[in-house]
Amino acid sequence: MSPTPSPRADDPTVGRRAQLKARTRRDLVDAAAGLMHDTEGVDFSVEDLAARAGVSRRTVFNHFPSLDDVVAAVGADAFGTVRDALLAARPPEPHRDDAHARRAAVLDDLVGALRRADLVRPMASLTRGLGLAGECADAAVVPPHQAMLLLRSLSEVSERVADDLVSRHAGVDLLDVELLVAQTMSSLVVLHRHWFTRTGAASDAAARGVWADLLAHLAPALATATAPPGTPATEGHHG
Amino acid sequence: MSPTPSPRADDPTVGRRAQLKARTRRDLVDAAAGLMHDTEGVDFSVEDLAARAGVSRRTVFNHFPSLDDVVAAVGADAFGTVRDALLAARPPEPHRDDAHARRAAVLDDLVGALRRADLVRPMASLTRGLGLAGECADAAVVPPHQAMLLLRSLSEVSERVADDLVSRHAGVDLLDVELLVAQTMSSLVVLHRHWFTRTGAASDAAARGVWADLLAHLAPALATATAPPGTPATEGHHG
DNA sequence: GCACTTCGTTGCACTGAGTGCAACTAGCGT
DNA sequence: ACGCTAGTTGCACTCAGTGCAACGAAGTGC
Repeated sequence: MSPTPSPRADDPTVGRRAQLKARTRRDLVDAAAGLMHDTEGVDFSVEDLAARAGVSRRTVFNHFPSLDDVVAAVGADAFGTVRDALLAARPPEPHRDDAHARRAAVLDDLVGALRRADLVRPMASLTRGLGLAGECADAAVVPPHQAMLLLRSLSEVSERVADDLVSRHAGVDLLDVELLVAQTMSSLVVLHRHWFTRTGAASDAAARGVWADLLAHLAPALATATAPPGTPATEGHHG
Repeated sequence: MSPTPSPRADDPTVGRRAQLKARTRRDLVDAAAGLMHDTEGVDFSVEDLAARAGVSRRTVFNHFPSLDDVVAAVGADAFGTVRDALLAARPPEPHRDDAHARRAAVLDDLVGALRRADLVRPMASLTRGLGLAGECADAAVVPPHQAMLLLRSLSEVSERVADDLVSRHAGVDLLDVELLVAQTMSSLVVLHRHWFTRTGAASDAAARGVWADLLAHLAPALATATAPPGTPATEGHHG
């Protein structure tokens, strides 16, 4: 299902040692993703995961402190498309003068990546993988623990995306970028809840349309929270 | 330490039954807060909590599905000052015309509550209660699980605050409010991390000054959005 | 007041997550 | 080849969390 969607495993430290360690870690994440897909939830045991990954039960806890961290890694893997979309686009003009314009440029860069990245697929996958489709499709409510799992998945990529953004936008304040990224990622959780209650976590064209509509709400809200009144920012885009 | 800081336990359904149930729940939350304060972390056992609350071990799980939910309740209790500050202020002028102004009014209301509420005290309390002061004061990094605990505490109050905001601002879009609240609450986690690394979770005047400075980063648009364009806003605070 | 139901609490047994420790083994420098 | 290091494994252990069957007091109808 997720055969290395983002080949970012080319660290300079690729000894035979770290290579094998990364391999077992990937096996674990893939096995967890497969189990989540099969059981439609996080109902599998640690031994199930270890058996499917072909490692010992103890090895699981050598890589992840808890099962939640494994599913967070699965989610982060799925949401890697956001970082891919960000890095795929070439960085905008190198430097601005005032802080407002710099923040607006970062926001533009990030929201652009969110628009270009296919978020419906990982959202649908994670929704089913967390067992939200079967459990509470009628209740239309996301239990707090699953919501936290979703948020942790996004937090995982947030750190990397924040680092990428400060690299792409020279001279921007680190705190501002971190705020922007955190705000955006938590917004995605809210958007996911609405999208889930409206579409039931489907991946068809209608669900994508709903998502695009919801995503259009994101930019104005972020602009309200960050942009000065003189800047049009990313206002007005509406599918 | 936390003798009912917000007496919102006056529901219309106060039979003798629910009253006792609410009492034991409060005992549990208070006991958890006390244990977190004593042990400087979440290192206590369920039996410790049950013993301190004067209830059975099984009763803990009758009220909270897991220990994390207990500490989330403790955090939500501590952050109740935000909702108090929000409800203390009377709502602004009833209605605006365009959506941007409505959003800005909601943000104004929310950030105003954040400024008026004493956030340094609960932040410091929670930081020590989560064991961040002793564990990683030198590492200056917040482990993901504790960060999630902090975020869950804020999420708990977020729902109520969002409901309050839609009540106070008639005609505003529910999605917009939820986005704004989620963005603000996740921002508080980022601000907390910076504040923690700079002050070490102190509660003195210097720590409050740092917090106020960081809070100014949260909504640089607030000053500019509410004030007429041309005001220099709260830009330039640094260090 | 008295039977009857309801609901929160309790005790108990049980599964399973997570940890500490001591091997074992394969990569790695000399 | 040698020692050193680091990832994996098995084992034993603690403890979080669950299901179930009482028990007792609050609520209800008579």
